Amino acid sequence: MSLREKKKIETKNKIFEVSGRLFKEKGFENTTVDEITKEAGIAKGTFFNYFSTKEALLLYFGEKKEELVYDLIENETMKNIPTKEKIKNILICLADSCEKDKELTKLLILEHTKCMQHSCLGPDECKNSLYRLNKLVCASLEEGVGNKDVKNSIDVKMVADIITGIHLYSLIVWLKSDGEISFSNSISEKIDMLFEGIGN
Amino acid sequence: MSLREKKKIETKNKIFEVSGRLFKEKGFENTTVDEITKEAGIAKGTFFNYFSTKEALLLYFGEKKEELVYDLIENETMKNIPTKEKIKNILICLADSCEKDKELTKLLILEHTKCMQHSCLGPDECKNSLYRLNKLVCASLEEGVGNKDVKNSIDVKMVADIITGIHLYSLIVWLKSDGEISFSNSISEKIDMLFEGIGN
DNA sequence: GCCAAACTATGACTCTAGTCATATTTGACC
DNA sequence: GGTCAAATATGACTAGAGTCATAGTTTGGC
Repeated sequence: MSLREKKKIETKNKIFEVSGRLFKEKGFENTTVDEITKEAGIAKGTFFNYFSTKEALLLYFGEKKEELVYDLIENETMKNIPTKEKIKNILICLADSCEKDKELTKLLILEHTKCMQHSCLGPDECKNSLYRLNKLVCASLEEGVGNKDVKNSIDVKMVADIITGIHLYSLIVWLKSDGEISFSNSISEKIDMLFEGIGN
Repeated sequence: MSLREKKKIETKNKIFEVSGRLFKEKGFENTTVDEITKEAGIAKGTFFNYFSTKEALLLYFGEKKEELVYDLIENETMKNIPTKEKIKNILICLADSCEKDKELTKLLILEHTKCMQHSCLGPDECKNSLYRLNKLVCASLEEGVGNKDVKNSIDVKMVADIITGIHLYSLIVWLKSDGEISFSNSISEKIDMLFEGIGN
């Protein structure tokens, strides 16, 4: 690795480390780019060589976090268990990860909502957590249709959208709550309802 | 009405009217508060006497729009029709309203997501569209349980959350799409699935 | 080791939302 | 119609994100 590359990684890590500390101490909104750069010993302009906006830094935190969760989730999808359980497990993995850092989750869900809309990225480059979840659920459902776990009359993509919606809104409700609700529990029951239907 | 009150209403309307025009011309982001106030013939500070932030003005546009939809929706809830149809109609009303101004909808959904999280407002003051929808759906479901349209084993609030989630995510998907998808159609099918269940 | 090109860092500058002390207007009371 | 307090308007000012022309560094070829 060249000196240049080494320095680049070092600087990016420095920004990451310093900002992580500052965000924890004073929150994202209350931390200025000026502070981050001063603490990191770099010029303000340099920050923007690494992250195009302050929000991009936030998304980078999100990516780092998601790397971990999606390893776990990937594992779940391998298992040979009923489709309903599999989907529940996927959602519970995600929920657990969200529960570990409520503040970050709160900030990220906004960015993801923004990003979802601007169709800035095509399906494949989009690292967006919602989009990724949607695709995984879709795959599990398709498998479920094959297994006869799931009615074969359904439109798989549509059901994946329903489930993603359940996740998203449950997340929002949980974020709004003052912590007494368990995110993962509420999700699980909702999936049962969807599988069994609510009509008489 | 006193002169003071009259002027206040006049100024607020002027801001509303001018900003509406400018937002349409150049978009929300590209319109500055300075421009609005100059066009409206007021000082910059005055703007903030009427709207605490630029986003608050956006929410005001949302309120005005929602006044209209919720009148229609209120109407739907009065009707004596099967619960599933009633809920579909509510969602379709909302979807139609969103389809009328995609750009505004896009901006508002972000603000609503923000607002939902900050638990800035308690249940009752919250004018938030998602929250309002949730309450209406909840009421319809309760009625449905009474009618035996809906299983009485279900947790009504939980199902209302599922339906709100379906609405929210369908909205996001539609916003991301380039207009070829119909928002209201996709919603309707999803409600069928929820009532009938997807499991075998 | 020297040079040019490519890459990276820098910080003064711009742009805009939002603040606030001060000035102006209004309304109520005498 | 004069006076005072409350309400409202004003715009210079602040703060913070993001830009960009310039300066400095690294690299690979000679």
